[in-house]
Amino acid sequence: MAVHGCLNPNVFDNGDEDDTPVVFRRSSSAAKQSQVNSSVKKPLPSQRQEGSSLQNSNLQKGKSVLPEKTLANKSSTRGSTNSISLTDWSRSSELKSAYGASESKLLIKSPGESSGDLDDLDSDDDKPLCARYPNSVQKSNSSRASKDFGSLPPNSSVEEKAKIAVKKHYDNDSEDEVPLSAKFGVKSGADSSSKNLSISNDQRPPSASIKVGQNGSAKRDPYNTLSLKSSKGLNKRPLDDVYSSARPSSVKKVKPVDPIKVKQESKVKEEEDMDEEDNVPLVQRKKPASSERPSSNKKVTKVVSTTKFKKMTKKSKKLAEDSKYSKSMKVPPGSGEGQKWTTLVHSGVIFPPPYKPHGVKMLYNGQPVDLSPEQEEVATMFAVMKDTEYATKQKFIENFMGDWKVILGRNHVIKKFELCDFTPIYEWHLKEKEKKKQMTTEEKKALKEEKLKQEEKYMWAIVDGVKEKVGNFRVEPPGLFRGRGEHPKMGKLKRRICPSDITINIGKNAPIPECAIPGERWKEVKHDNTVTWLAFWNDPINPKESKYVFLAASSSLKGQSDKEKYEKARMLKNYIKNIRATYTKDFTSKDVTKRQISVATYLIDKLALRAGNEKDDDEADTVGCCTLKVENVTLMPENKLKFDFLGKDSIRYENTVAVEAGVYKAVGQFQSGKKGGDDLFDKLDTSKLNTHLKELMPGLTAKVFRTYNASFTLDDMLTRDTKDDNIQEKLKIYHTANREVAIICNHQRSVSKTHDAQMARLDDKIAELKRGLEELNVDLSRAKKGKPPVRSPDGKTKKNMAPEVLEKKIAQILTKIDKMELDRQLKDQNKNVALGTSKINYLDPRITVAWCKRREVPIEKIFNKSLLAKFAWAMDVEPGFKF
DNA sequence: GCTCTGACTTGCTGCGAAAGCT
DNA sequence: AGCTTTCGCAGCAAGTCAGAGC
Repeated sequence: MAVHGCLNPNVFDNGDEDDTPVVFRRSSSAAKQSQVNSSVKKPLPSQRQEGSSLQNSNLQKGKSVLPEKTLANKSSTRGSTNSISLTDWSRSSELKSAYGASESKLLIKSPGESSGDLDDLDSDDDKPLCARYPNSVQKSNSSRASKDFGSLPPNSSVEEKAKIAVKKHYDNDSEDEVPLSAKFGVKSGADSSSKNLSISNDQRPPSASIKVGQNGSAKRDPYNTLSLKSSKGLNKRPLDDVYSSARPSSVKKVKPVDPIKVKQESKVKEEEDMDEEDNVPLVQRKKPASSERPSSNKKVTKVVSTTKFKKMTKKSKKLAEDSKYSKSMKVPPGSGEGQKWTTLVHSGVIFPPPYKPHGVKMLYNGQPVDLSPEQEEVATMFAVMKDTEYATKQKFIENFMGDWKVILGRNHVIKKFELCDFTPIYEWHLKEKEKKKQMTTEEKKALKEEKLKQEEKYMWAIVDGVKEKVGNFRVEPPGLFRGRGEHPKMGKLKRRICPSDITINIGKNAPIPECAIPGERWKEVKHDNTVTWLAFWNDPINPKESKYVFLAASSSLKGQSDKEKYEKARMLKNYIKNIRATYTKDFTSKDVTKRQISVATYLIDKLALRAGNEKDDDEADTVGCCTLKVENVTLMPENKLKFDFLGKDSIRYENTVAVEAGVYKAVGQFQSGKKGGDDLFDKLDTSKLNTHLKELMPGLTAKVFRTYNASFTLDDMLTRDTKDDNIQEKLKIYHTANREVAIICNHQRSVSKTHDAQMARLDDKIAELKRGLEELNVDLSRAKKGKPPVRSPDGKTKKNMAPEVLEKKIAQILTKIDKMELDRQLKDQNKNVALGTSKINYLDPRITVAWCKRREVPIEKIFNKSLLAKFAWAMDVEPGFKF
């Protein structure tokens, strides 16, 4: 019997970190602490609108649907990847340019193509990376907080120039007249020189017959942006058009431009821009605004657009052109306000299979009990978690029992958890697992194919005529909620989601997805093109929250937003000096709110702390910067602060850092007269903080600092001179940088259960090698005297070897021991550091790609298939790219 | 100016497949 | 070949942030 049990929904409804300053980074020991217990989203209008209009126009021209044949063709290209390594980059560029043009004609005719805000930002490459941290990470203990604000990077004249440019930028900043956002808008719009930087990167195939592009297949050639073969037979979504105005619009082949020349041009332009910047430094400018904040916020925004327009009229004709696409910071892609797509077709979501009762009886008070399929389903949920830590937690058990009892009914024999014995079901589960494991390869393959066949249609959406991969098209199956840390709702039943729970979002003229469960229908069908979700349902655990179905990370919609995120972070580097000057000044402000804002900003900047939103009582008790409690920060001697709190995911953040005297003093003041559980920043919340940050830089929010600091650190560490002859050495450098970032961001993982055993095994191996080495040394000295080797420990006689041979062997073993000891050390160091998170979310992939190009490291040594797909937009970056 | 909530990003874990090792 | 370790990825929890509504 299959149970499709959609329980009454009501029944259960009740219910880091920072930038380069090594001084501030968590010590390894801090990093070792593991769990205690257990936007760019809306892109900067000017940016978004650019990309979007491009994208949209593409779609408008090119929307149509890929013939079956083409799709089939496409599938056949799956897996044909990874053949391009670094050495192939140039070739791939040629291929791209050869193919790009024809498709540009086909799909890209938007005037937006020639505007280049996003890419203009790229042209900042030669700007001062961060004049103020010349060697911040190199000198492992040079604090970013220390007074090297503004000190120059030790090398290039380009940087020198850039620094001057930035200095000018700040010095001339008369913001009273022209708000920052105007500057921003103008700047990005004006700086069109970078356009020339890019080589044609249009990888789309020349097939005029192709109507629907595809984007985001994890299985397709990850180099789709680079490689011809990957795109054979299908249109990749014009991703690059979305971002890069850099590409000449309709030319077949583009001659690479002299980057130096371009840089010079861009520099001149930049300086022109700066000349036009206002005179009043940010610090001064901020005064009036902050005193009347936050109500003034809206006003400011309004002023921004008008002044911005004025400014733009002063600029070149080019600018005026661009302004067409950036005139309203609010108008995003496509034609309408906030529009994300024009046409959207998809197949909805797939539901987990109905529950199949197994009939295995659990015991209650030693006696087998009959359970209905519904009751058995929930019992099984608990039984399979029997050997997890959850099953031992009181709260988990309590919540589970609470919800299970509702299903058991009042008169059921089962009353007390202590009398329940789930072992029979658990054993059944183990057997099932074993059975599955024992299946032959063919059986497994067949099963996999069957699953794929069922899911294929749900895996793709057609967004504006381009086939895109859908992310999480599977509805979450019922189960017991596994909240992290001491989550008050852990163990509660996550009931089965039915079609009537699900709201579908789809294009107006698209066929409404068929509801897979007979007799049921969707809760609602919407046609909202201002959002990117394809479907959502309310989280059964917390009904006021929603679970969304989005496109996959490799989709251009996501890629676009990703790039915008990094552009915003890059922009921060132009403002950071001033921002730091501002907050440093405010450490001693008489206005407590101002002082709290300045200290919080300092902590977010220096320690990469998260913003720290308020949380409800029915969530785990974790904090971020704004919600730090008095007890989370301890004043230590020598101006040191000791932080100890549970952050996101209940991961412990433990770090003792030297801070500036002003911060130290201010924290003491914030603490005085308060109890341990009181808010350290009682005058502050994330909203106030972000409002303030936006006054310093358009679009700036707390989380931008994390991205900035992470990417800046990587860029900085990879830019240093190194003697890396072989690929292993190069990779080691990359991983070291990656690790540094992970530590800064407090990205931890739980230590593998077998870690100690693995270490012990490595120790054994090393000891074994060392024993062998000793023996060889003995044999060598004997051989030199013409004596035969000693017997091996097991009594066997060894053959005579010449001293030269023995010396060679010894050298080999020594190398092996060195390598093993290093591996052991790294493994131990990284046992609780998660490197993946920063790579996926914080490190601008262009830094990595550019470094790979410069150092001739195959990109696939760093990015796996999904990252290659996710970062397709970054693959064309110039080797000289600087964050 | 505050709360609520919608939309989206970030982040860790666990499982299965692939790769590495003996 | 069989076992161990690593890797990739799906899954889904838990953040951030903006804007509507009061």
